[in-house]
Amino acid sequence: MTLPLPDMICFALYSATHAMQHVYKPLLDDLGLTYPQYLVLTVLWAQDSQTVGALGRQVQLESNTLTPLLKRMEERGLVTRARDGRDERQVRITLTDAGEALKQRAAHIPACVLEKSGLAVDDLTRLRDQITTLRDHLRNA
Amino acid sequence: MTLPLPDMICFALYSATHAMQHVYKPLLDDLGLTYPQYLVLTVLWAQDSQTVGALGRQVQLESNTLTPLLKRMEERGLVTRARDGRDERQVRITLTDAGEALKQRAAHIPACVLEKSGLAVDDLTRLRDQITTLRDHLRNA
DNA sequence: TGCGATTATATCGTATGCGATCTATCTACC
DNA sequence: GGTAGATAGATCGCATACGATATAATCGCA
Repeated sequence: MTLPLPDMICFALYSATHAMQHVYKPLLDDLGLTYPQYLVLTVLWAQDSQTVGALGRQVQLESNTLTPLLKRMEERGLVTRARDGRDERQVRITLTDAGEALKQRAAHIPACVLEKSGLAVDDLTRLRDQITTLRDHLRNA
Repeated sequence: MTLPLPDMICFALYSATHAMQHVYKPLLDDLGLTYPQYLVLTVLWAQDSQTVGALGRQVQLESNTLTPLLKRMEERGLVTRARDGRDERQVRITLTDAGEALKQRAAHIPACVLEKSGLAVDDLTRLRDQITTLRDHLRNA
């Protein structure tokens, strides 16, 4: 049993993810952000000052990916990285004013992407929930 | 307007793609393949001896990604790379016996992934088509 | 027929992802 | 209170992705 590529759900996800990032690219270039950096900022905009581990659980990345990424964000002056006083093992990531300010400049992005998706909000929401369900099944399998 | 991460369709795709690759990982490790290498082989198993460009159009990757990937596959003895006699610009990728033989050893993978997805074939097919539709909208936007 | 434009790969630089391993810190339990 | 085990990040190595650019071969058209 060897499925052709267009029939494979994994390839649908794979290629759709790339197409999505391609849509985000020009929008994020304006802000000097990469896509995973934007995901991290999204988490911090909702709740500032989180540990590397807490960020990782939300964006689903580990320290091997996050540490260099966060260092680059620190170099760009978007966040600060500081060991937690109570538990020196933890590193707390906090938005700078510049990082906080990007929230406004990124506010138009969701509407842009929605429009380019060519789908109605309801359809997109339903699709998102199905994809999330699939993801959770795969994770627990 | 700043959506929380779990509400973002882009993140659903992003994290589901990673979860999917995580499921494939142990299956592909047995064959000594990476995920994109497996995608390329899938294309070649359906139709052998294709140019880099033709492969790229199907797996949605360009020569900057494919050339090094195909060189690694050549080093492992899975494919050969040879300039086309009629058009010396083109490089034709052809399965070796070892590359062809992997088709059998990979035959069980689709069923494994289907099982771990926790969904019925019909649901998965419907979901795949919706994701593909979204991808095509994004691409043409 | 010759030469600029086009096409097919290749190369380079940067940023992910991720398995494996290392280090520093903390916690439990004796 | 001291040490084994657990925990949080960091580091390393390798393989993608991809924009920008380079190079070689082919094509189109005056």
